[in-house]
Amino acid sequence: MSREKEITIYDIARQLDLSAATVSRALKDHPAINKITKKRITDLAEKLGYRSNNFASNLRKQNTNTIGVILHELRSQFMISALAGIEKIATEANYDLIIAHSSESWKKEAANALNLFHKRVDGVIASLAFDTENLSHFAPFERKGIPVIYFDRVFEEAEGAKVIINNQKGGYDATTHLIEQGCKRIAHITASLNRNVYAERLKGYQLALAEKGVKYNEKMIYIIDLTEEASIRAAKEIIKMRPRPDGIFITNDFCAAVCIQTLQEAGIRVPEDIAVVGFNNDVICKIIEPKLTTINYPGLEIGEIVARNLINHLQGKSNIRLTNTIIIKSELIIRGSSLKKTKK
Amino acid sequence: MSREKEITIYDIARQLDLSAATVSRALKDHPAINKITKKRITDLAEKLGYRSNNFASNLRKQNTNTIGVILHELRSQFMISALAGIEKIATEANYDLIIAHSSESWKKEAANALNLFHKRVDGVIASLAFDTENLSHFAPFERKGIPVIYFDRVFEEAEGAKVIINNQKGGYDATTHLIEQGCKRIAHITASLNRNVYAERLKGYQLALAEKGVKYNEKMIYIIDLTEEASIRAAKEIIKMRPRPDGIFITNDFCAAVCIQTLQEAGIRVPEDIAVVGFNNDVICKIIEPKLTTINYPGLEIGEIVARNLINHLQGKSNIRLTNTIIIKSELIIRGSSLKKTKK
DNA sequence: TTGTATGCGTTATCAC
DNA sequence: GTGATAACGCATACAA
Repeated sequence: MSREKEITIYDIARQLDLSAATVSRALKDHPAINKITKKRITDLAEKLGYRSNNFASNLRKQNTNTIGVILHELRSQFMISALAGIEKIATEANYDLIIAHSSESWKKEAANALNLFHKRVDGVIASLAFDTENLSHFAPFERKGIPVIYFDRVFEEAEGAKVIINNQKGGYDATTHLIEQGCKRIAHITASLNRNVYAERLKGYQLALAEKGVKYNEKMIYIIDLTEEASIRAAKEIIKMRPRPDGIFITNDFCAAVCIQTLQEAGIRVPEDIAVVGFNNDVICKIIEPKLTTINYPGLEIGEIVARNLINHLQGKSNIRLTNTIIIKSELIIRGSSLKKTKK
Repeated sequence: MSREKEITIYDIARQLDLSAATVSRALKDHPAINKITKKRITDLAEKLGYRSNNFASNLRKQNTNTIGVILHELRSQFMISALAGIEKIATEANYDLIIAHSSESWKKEAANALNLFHKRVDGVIASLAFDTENLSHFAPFERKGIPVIYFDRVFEEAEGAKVIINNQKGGYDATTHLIEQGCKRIAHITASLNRNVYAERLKGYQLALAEKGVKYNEKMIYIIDLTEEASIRAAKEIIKMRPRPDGIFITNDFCAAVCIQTLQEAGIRVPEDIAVVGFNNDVICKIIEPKLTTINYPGLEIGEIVARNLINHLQGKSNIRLTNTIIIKSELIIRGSSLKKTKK
């Protein structure tokens, strides 16, 4: 299929006996253009199937109207929702998105960052990979004054804007709830403590135990990679433990669902023998039986807020360098998997 | 933050007392360049933090190396997997992606198509919205010879390349399996028959019934929008039906999971009283109890194949106008929700 | 309200 | 193996 020639503003200008400048202005809704002229131009543009050339325009304007998004994965409900939120706001503000995901690998994350840098994105939104240990691969953006805003998995102590929930409070609420349900020996299944989200939730767990006078036991902490296999293994270890835990706070709903199944297959009743609380409020919370008590992690809202902040900054309406950290509300959602007391 | 000046090939050329042409060639691994010259150039480029300007390059080269992806939604496992497959292949081939989703609305789909057209994507990958009734909004691509390749939700009878599974066979296999399990009255919960995937699955269902001498009853067909609420409503209607169905083939796993719960809450045993087969092989199949029998719909593979075909076409390695339809293998996966016979 | 002139950064063509 | 030059399509400063 041979490429037909593209229509340019020059073609329109020539046919209408105008200058390209006038055509350009008319197409951009420039105020100082005669209404009639403008109509002639837009009509002809339509008729000829004109489409503006973004590359020429961007080259000239020296900006890209593009935001780069770096995610550690795409498979969780939370991430999809967050992405949907980002996309919604970006689209409304007429920004394009370049989405890159690191598959939980720092190396890929760095490559993606470099790629986005070369693509000259106007700003970056990022959630860090499992094994990312520093932010040096984002330094080029800093140097050029390109804003980077982190969410979900962030370095809380580092410079830079971030949007997060209070993960410590989440862990605290989940654990307190289990204690209030009468649990005395509460295990915690989590993931790499290099990631703020997991480390903070653990802190919340510890804090709740301390506050309620429940002894903390390091043997009750299981650090796994959150895959199905690892979840089954962790559940089996908990089953073997003596005395056996009577409650588990699990940092991820999918993992929690798998654990509940594994417990049930071993003849252990949930919540009667072991109460379970998850994290995220994924759809599977309502599919698993008993339904899963969890901490709501509102992806859509977070995505929208991240994107809105970045875009406001880009448009000079605010400055994210002033608002270092934004904390989004997230609350405990109680369902059957943890209800020992009010069990019918 | 004031924009510092960007380094261009001219800056490098000047400092090295070379021409911009040479610098451009060196940076592009052009063969006819002195190795030493090249090293000097790449070193200095690195040192100065040079980044090539895609817009200038694309403007000059007259192509965008970008593929537009139009999806009807982003929430299903299948779509995410398909997107991951597309992204993998595109990234490997150095194509960017612009992802647009229509939220199941034809209007948004048309707007997205127009937007991608103006962005001058080199090619398009699309899965149609719920209420899309024709492909006229893709006509501009046709006219310009920009390839469009459809997958999942397509118009099977229309012109154009498509990648699909044999949905009719899926419906047939699911239904035959239920009949073989001893079901005599099999209901079918599905969605808008304007969509090929649902219409074809229904055909397969009808075919299986006919072949096995089971009477087809239109009252057993529930056409819903696949939301949680609609699924619950459909399940409740089935519960009230007399004689009550003893098997249900449901066109979507999430919907099937909700139905199973609704049945169980009404005291109906699955699979003993009613056997259930879903469609997609979503993760929830293994979370719901009993585990859900389903038809595997391999998103990752489909995404990869769609993207590979499009890119091969773009690179002139093949021509999708010759291979009209590609059918991907998909098979029945038997789990507990349908096993009446071998029930322990 | 419109036109003129120029430059954005690259790459392709041709010349040497 | 390298250089000079033009062209890609648009937006804007300045002039009229």
